[in-house]
Amino acid sequence: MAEQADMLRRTPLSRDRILLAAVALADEAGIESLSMRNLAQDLGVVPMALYKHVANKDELLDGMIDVAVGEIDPPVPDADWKHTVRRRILSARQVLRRHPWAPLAIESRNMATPAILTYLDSMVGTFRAGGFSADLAHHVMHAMGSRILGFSQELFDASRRAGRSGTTNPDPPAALPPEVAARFPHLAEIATAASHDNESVVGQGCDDQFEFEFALDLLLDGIERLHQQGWTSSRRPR
Amino acid sequence: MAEQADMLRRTPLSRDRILLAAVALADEAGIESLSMRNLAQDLGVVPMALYKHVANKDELLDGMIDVAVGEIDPPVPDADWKHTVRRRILSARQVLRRHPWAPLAIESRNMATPAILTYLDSMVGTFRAGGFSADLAHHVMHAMGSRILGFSQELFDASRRAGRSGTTNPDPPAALPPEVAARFPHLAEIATAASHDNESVVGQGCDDQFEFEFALDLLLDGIERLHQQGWTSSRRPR
DNA sequence: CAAGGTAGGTGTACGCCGTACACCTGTCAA
DNA sequence: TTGACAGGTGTACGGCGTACACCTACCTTG
Repeated sequence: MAEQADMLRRTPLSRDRILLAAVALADEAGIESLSMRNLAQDLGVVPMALYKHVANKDELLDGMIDVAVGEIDPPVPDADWKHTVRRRILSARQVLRRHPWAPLAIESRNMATPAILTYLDSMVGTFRAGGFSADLAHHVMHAMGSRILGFSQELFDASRRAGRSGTTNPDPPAALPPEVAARFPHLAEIATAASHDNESVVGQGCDDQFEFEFALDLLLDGIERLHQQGWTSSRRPR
Repeated sequence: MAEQADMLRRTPLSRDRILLAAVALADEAGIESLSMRNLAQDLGVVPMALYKHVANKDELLDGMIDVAVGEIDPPVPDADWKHTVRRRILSARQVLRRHPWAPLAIESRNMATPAILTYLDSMVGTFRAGGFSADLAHHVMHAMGSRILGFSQELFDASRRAGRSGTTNPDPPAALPPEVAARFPHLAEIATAASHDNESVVGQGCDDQFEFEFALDLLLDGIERLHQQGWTSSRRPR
């Protein structure tokens, strides 16, 4: 017993151990039970010890999000973009069901965490490899956004949001910072695709209203088609 | 000045006055500044005074959601269901942009508030009046769900969630309680439409996985169509 | 091998939160 | 006139995130 306690104490705290314990606690007891105090207790440590490894609770949440998003299967190489995207998104869904706190956590944060950017970037890459124009890929990502994962919707607002003023930003180009653009080339590409493609719209990287209506009309047109052809769910395989 | 203070004090606190002040505070200062203490101060009153009109903070949030959702325009009578739904949803979007705290608040709560149920019910009514089968309307509501408003996704899970056990509920029919069904007939109708329509699926009111894939494939098919016909956003009106 | 810097766990304390509970006060019915 | 009651007040409690000073065990370097 003393031996076990000793072993536990000897195992040093680390950012990863904290993140994993936090995910486990949120999975099992719900996100509302995830306090620095409860988490520290689970780790057999005093609350302030955590702060040697994570800056604060928000950073802890960001780390947890990255743990969860990192569990999404990598894309399987496939000639067909549609299969690839479909499998990937279904994998993401399974992950988010394993971690019920994750969708809300993702939506409530800035969502510029590395794992999310990686995920989105490789998704854009799949579309591009499938022959999509950067312009279409841009709108498609917006359309997929909140329906499928609950994020990506406001991704390109991040640069705009950085400028604190509530009014329109005086320096509008809103391109990604270069080091970010280098790490995530597909994202960088589509971030500007929609704006410079006709110069009458001088301002922001993308037009929220247009993106929203694009997705809405896409859904509505599909729904209308189903309606017209008398769709019914009885045509299921089994 | 004493006169004004007197007038302010004389105006009695009421649930509506509290709700409106809470919405205003959340709109202007952000939802994270909405504490019972701050809200009470805005109303020139001591924090505990609020509890004579709202049971607790969660109930306050529910009331705020109803205030916001109540601002969505009523449906305009129109022979075309598509126009009706489109206008309604764009109105909802405007409302949610006026109250940026609302989407997250809605998603983080049980979302069985009266205004939300009314909104959803009348939306279903529009589809049904347009000739949709209850079955199709059911799936369509799921597909619209999170993309358009961020809610309705888990609506029909409410009854399932009421049974606390994490495993499958022993009494599966999961129909709406009769008094709810009476108030929201269209919702009641589609809640059971998908389940009893072939009896091989004995259990729950609807199949989450199927709903998700339905929406996903709807999107993907539409996207594929755009892709094949070389869609570009340059075809915009102005 | 001695010295001392440093990484990392500890203890205390502060200000904020939601809210339970006892209390007071003005109004109105009987 | 009385007394019930609706509604605002004051105090207090436990929980939260976390600043800050401390302590301690190890590792580097002469």
